[in-house]
Amino acid sequence: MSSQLEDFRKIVYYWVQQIPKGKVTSYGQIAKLAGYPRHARHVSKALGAADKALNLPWFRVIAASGKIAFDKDSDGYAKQEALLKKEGIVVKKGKIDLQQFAWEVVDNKEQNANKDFSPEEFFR
DNA sequence: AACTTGACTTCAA
DNA sequence: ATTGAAGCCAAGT
Repeated sequence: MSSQLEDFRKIVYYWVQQIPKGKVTSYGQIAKLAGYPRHARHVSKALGAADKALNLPWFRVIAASGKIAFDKDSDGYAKQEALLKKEGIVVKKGKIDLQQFAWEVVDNKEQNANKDFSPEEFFR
């Protein structure tokens, strides 16, 4: 049996995996891709609950404003900023230039998905 | 059942 | 560019 909550989290993790290295997207965008529009806040919760063993690129998910969602003084903020910079993303005063680093998502989800890694396989 | 809580978003000052 | 209010919604108290 898989609860609805588990299903939500799994599909969120799947889409987060699809974010290309060096690019970022927003909580709201992940929610939409996952088929749960307006659930941006739940995406953040799902990421927080994610098993570290999954090695999710959680740091590539930022607020729609282009800013890192953690408080600027938190350790979470520092950690995310470091990880982003490590892969070439420029973080200036807590925000990222979306013109340059936003993950361009095409309307058709299939075109964005890694063909060798479908949601079905991910859930396996 | 009522109220609070978020790693959110949008819109209006 | 900043700030704040309102909207959002499932979970937890």
